Amino acid sequence: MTSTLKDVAKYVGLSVSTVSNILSSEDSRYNEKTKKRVLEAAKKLDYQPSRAARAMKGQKTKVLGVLVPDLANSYFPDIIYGIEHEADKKGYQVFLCQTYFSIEDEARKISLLRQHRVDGFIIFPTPFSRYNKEAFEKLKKGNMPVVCVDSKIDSIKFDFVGTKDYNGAKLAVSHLITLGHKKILCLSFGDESEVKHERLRGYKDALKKAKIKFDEKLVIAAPWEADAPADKLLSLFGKRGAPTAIFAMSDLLAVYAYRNLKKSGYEIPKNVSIIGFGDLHEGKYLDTPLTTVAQNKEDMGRKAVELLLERIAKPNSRRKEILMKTELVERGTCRKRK
Amino acid sequence: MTSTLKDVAKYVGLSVSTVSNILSSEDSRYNEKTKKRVLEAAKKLDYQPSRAARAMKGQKTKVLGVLVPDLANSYFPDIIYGIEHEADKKGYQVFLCQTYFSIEDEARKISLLRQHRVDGFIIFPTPFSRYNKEAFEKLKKGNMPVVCVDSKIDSIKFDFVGTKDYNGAKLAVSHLITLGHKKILCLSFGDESEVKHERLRGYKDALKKAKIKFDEKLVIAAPWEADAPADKLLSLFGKRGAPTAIFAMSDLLAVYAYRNLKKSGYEIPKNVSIIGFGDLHEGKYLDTPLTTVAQNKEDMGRKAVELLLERIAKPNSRRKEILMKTELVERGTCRKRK
DNA sequence: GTTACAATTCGTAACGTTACGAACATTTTA
DNA sequence: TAAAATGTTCGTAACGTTACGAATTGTAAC
Repeated sequence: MTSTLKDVAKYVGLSVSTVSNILSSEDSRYNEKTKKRVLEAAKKLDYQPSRAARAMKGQKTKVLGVLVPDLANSYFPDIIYGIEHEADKKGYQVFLCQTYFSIEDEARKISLLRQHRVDGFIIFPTPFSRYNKEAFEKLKKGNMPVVCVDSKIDSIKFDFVGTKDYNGAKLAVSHLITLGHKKILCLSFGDESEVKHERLRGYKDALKKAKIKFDEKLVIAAPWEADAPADKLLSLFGKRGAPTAIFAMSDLLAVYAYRNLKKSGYEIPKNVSIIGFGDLHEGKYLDTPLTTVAQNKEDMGRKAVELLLERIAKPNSRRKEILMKTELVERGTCRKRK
Repeated sequence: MTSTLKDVAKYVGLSVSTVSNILSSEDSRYNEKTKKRVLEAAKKLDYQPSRAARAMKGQKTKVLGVLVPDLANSYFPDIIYGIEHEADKKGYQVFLCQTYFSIEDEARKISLLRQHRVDGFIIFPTPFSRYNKEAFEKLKKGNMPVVCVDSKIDSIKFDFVGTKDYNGAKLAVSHLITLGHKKILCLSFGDESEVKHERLRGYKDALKKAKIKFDEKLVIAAPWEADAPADKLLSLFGKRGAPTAIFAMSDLLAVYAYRNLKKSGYEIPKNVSIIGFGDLHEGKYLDTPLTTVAQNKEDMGRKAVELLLERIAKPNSRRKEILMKTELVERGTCRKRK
């Protein structure tokens, strides 16, 4: 198939080690003419170094394993863009795997990536990752460099890149309050993640700051699926004292509200204002584009790689955590309350 | 780091080859008790076979390289889903790379994947791939198994999985005609791909079948970017004899028309009917969900893998080509002409 | 107690690469 | 011209695996 060092060496009549040195190590004390001859031969024979052989020799593969739940959610490709480019800049490649929110897949992919001897992991845990503790503990025990993004894995201390969820939520809700809204529905995640708690805390504190009393009934946990029935949500509207605005913990949830409300005849933002969290394509391309709280996803990816490479360089340095800033992106779904 | 066969062998007091055979080759004439002991030791020491070493030994890596322009376009994740699952079923892994529509990236990623000695390639060529001929010719010359998806690379004969573009376009336009439309705008791709020509042919033939005269002025080539100015498009509407329907060659183009038309005060589908091609999320989640022509993307991915594995098994069998069926998906953007 | 035979286990070589120090060739210096 | 210095190239070993046939052990038959 592909030619090897041996082939090239034979072709130019030099030893394998000479060819290797010229081609790979820049070490060179070699004769210019020889160098040129070797380079040309390599090109002519279409020589491609074997990563496998290199990996076996040295320790490092220069490959980073990235574990993502699901590429169909546009959130991930955006971050991956940052990951890839930063990795690339530093001479690393990315081996991308999807877990599809399944524990088995997650464990299997981790194992696979380990078999490929990746130099480190960037992992986006799912709500189910906690049930995969064994796999993660093995990584920890093997001293494998790992950076978690978005959420942590209980009790296992990996480096972390997350979002200033508290600040972001506060920002969003304060925006709604500034616009005159007092009854603000909080569309919350269904699980019990740290992300959820932080965003809820931000919601509450924004209310408190404006001296609006927190009403438990105004926090409802939505199902994950985008097309689940919305009875519960809709039942809150259309009566006296109904919410005039919605703070959704994610853009997907916001879109869910937007669609169902519109379908029931409400106008956005005339009747109800909506603000999301995340700045996904799904919200950007609504007929009335979604106002939302954005984090810089490309940057997030870059930061994750930076952290990982630091960890690879110094496996025993102290744990680091980066929280990304959030920013209000005003589009069309919020309006002053009349 | 990770333990090797040698570690396990030492641990159980057996030879490396024995351990290897027990762990990997199912060959086994080994004593049950020994087997058990080895399995347990492997587990205990968290042994993970080195893919690199395996790859060096045998020839096959059981890894498939997949080259995709851009994961941010939801079309690709859907196909990749099929690719991954089919590959998985057959014991292969997928090494996914993005080219970001850049020739350099494409060439670089191909080279990288070759260095990893992938057993074969699934490639989604871009309009620019034609300028990368050298890279593809090398693959061809090296007899590397390759399947192209969506479009071909001029003159280089790889296996191919595509779409029945002619039929799909005809289906779409006939649908519009059935609804009473006679002036049907064709929003075409800007490049000169086979896909474009086939869809155009379908458009024309649907008109011909209904005895509607083809009007060259009703075919306009849109720019690729979703937010380019739409003057040209809009100038066609709002006057006597304006089109009453649009056939867009892709959902992205359809969304482009939808948004701009709406922004200018047209109602969809009341004033203008729109049909797209591709069935992307981007259209599904419009306020008025897009009527479109769909192909089964998961299946497409699976077929690509099937073809590739056949090619790997029989490198010199005759070239194959699969065209996926299309299907009309009626949603909200088409209506009977009044 | 040999011999045959089966049941187990082992040793070796090879895959492609690179780091290391040794070897050879050429030029400079004394 | 011999010794030293420099310039250029080479050989070896090792990384972790597996296929192959050889070696060892145990068991049954005579």
